[in-house]
Amino acid sequence: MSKADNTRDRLLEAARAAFWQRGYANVGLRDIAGAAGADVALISRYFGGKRGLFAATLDGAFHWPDLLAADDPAAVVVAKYTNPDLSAAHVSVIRMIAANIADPEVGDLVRAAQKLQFHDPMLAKLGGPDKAPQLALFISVMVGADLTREVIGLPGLADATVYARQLRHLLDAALAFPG
Amino acid sequence: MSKADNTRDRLLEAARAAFWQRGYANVGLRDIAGAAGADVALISRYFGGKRGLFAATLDGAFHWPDLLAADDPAAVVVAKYTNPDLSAAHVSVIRMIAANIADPEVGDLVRAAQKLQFHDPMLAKLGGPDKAPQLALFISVMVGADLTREVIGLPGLADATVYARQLRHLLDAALAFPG
DNA sequence: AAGCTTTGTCAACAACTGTTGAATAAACGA
DNA sequence: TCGTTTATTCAACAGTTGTTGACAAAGCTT
Repeated sequence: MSKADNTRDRLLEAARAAFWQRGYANVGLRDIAGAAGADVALISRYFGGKRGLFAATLDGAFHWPDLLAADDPAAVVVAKYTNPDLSAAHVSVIRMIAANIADPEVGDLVRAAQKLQFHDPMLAKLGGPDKAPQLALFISVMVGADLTREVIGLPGLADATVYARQLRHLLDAALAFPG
Repeated sequence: MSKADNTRDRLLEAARAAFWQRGYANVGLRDIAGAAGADVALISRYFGGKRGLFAATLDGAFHWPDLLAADDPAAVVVAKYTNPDLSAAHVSVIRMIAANIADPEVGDLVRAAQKLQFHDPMLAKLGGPDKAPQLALFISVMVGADLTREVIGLPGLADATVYARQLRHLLDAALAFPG
């Protein structure tokens, strides 16, 4: 790894933390550069600009091989969303979606990455286009539950052990949609 | 209504359209003033500033008397979310949540308004704090389904008649959570 | 060490941000 | 019509935004 890759990675990591937490429009390039201990001008050099930097934070953001390989997808989702380590460590992908999906500047990037990295592979796993309604419900539960719990903070989802059962309940219902 | 109230209302309506669609951070006061055909300075005078203007757009945003009075809440939600007129007319509340809930400047305003105007009255209607897990799931389905359909745009939720059944299916499951 | 590429620093840019106060115009009551 | 309150316009403010290009430092090859 060259020296440039080193500060490039620091910039990328700082950008991910900031963009995913506060949203694209609420983050200035000087915030990111300061957090990474680098100069602002390097962002334009390495990533071509703010938009390019954001796009780089989306590489592999929706990649979830364990889920694609699982016999019981709902169990994998429940296990990840109720893992206390991960939720504190880095901002959840769901929060990133919430913070950026409505942004006119980068919303389409998020949609495209989600479709390419997550939706389409999952659809293939579930058995093709016929399962699109079930998959859409499955995703809508993932988004709705995590967003309501982590970002909105509804008290009815606060208890972790109950939340695991709640999530399981709704994910099962999603996959069981008759069509 | 005095003349001041007239332009005040035009500013408020323009602000709602812009803030709810593109998010607080992506809207400049000159955008709003221009759309309302008024001067920028009037915003600070009438609403005390940008934040005050946004807060004003939240008055009654989550007010939903039909739902609070209904025997079958799920049916009311389905009817509203599949009404083709409304969805085109004004931006949905769900999109407003998505566009602003992660904003450090106004996210707390959105959370507070939701709790006061929607969550707490609904909890009382459902029978008190014991029903918090079911209500939280109900809300998470409303948020997840509408967000996934309207903002993310998943193809599996595109068909309106199927979507009505999908929504009904998940809302029923939410209220049927054993606890 | 000389030459060359890579990496980083610095200052400045034009555009835009929300907000303010003074000046102007309109509306209204006496 | 005068005087007063209300409504609106205008210009300017200090700060921040993303981006650029010139320059310097460091690393590496020959």
